[in-house]
Amino acid sequence: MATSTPHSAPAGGLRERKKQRTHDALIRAALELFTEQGYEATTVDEIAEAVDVSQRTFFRYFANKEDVTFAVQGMVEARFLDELLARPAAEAPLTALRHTVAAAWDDIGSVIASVIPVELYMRTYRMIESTPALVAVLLRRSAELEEQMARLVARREGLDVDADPRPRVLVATFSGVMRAAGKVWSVGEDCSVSAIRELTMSYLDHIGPAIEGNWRTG
Amino acid sequence: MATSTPHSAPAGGLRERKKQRTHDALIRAALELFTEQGYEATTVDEIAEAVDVSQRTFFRYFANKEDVTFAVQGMVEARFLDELLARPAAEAPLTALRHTVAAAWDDIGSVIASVIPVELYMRTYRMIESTPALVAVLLRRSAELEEQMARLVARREGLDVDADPRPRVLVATFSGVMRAAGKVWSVGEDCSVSAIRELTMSYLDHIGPAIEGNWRTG
DNA sequence: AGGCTAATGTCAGCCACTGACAGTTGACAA
DNA sequence: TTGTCAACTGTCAGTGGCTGACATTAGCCT
Repeated sequence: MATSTPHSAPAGGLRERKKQRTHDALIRAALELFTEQGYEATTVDEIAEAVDVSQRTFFRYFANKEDVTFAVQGMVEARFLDELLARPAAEAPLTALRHTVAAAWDDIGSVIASVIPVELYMRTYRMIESTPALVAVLLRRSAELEEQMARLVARREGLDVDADPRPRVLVATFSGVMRAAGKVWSVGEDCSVSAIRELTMSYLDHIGPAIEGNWRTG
Repeated sequence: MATSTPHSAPAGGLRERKKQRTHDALIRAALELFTEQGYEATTVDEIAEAVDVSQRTFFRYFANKEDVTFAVQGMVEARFLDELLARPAAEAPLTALRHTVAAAWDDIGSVIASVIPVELYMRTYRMIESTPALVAVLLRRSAELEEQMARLVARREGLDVDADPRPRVLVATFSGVMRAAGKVWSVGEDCSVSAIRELTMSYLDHIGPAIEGNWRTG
C-alpha cells in the first residue's frame, strides 16, 4: 500500500518486486483505458483483465476506482511537499510556494517515469478535469494537500496554524489560483508541461493586482 | 378529502403540490437519517421507506444519493448569486463579495424555511464536512459556484472573464478563504449561524495581510 | 364519463465494492 | 532439498447504488 520504494535499487525479494509490477501495471492499464474510452465507460473488470488478475485483486491494491486514478498524483504531491520543506527559510511564504511549484513541474518526469510516461500523466489530468466525479475527488485531495502546506508554512514562520489564520488564508489563495490555472490549461490547445507551468506562473503574478480594490483605473 | 388549503400562495394543481411535498419530504427524511446515523450507513431504501415511496421514485426526484444531500445547498447558492447580482456597481469586487456573504447568512432562514429548519441545515453542513465522499462533492459544487461568481464579477467590471485572469483569481481567493472558515467552524464548539458568519468575516479581513511578504515584522 | 399523460411501482440487471474461504506461491529455517 | 509458515491470489456469494423497460395508478381536461 505504501509506495515509498526508491526505484534506483530494484527491490527486496521477488515477492515484493512482483507486487510492485502488478501495482504499476494496474495503474498503467487503468489510465490507458480511462483516457481512451472514458472513466465511467471503463469497468474494474476490464482493468483487472488487462493485467490478468481477478477483480478482487484489483481491490486489494486500490481501495476503489478513484484510488488508481490518483495514485500517480499522490507521488507528485508527496514530492511537492518535500520540495516545499527544502526551500530556504529566508524566503517569504508566497515566494517559497511559487518556487516550489516551478521546481515541481521541472522534475515531474523523474518523479513518475518509473510508473507512467509524462504524456499519459498529462492526458490523465485532462481526463480528470472533464469527469465531474473525478473533479470532486481532485478537489478534495487538493484540500488535503492544502492543509499540509498550511502546516509547513506555519512552521516556517514559527506560527500556530490553528491560532493564526494567515497560513491557511495564504495557502487557500495560492491553491485556488493553481486550480484556476489548471482548469484553464485543461481545456486549452497546448497540453504540454511547459504550457501549464507558464500559465500557473502567470496566474500567480496576478494575485497582488487582483485583490486591489479598483481594477478600472489600474 | 377536505379541500380547504388556506396557505399563503401554494402552487398550481394538486399534482404539482403533491410532487413538491414528496420532494421536500424526501429531503427532510434523508437529512434527518444522515445526521442521525451517518451518510453511508443510511441506504436509499430507508429514505424511500420513511416517505413511503419506492426506491425507484427516489431516483426520479434525485439523480443520486448526493443530490438529495445538497438540494437545500442549491437553494442557498442560487440566492447568493442573486444577491451578488444586486450589489451596487460602485462597490469594489471584493467588497461586493463580502457584503453578499454577510447578507446571505442574514437571511438563510427565510430561504430554506419552507423545506427544513435552519438547525437541520447546520447539522447537515457539519455532517458533510466530516464525510470524505461528501466533502469532495461540496468542493466541486463550490468550484462551479466560483465559476459563476467569476462571470458576475467580470461583468460588473466590464471585463472578459477568459481574457483577464483577475476575476477568477479574486474569486478563487475569496472562496478558498470561505472554505477555510467553513472547515474551522465545522469542527468548533459553536454550531450557530452567527458563529460561522463572524468567523467568515474575520477570515476575509486577513486576505490582505496574509499575502504581504513578511509576517515576522508585521 | 372517458381519454390523455404524468407519476409511480415492480422487476430484472449492471457495476462498484466487501467478507469469507480455499488454493497457490514466495520466504526461510532445518 | 524439503517442509512449514505467511503472504498473495482466486472464487463465490452478497449488498447497495443506480438504470431501463413495462405495467399500473391517478390527476387533468374536455
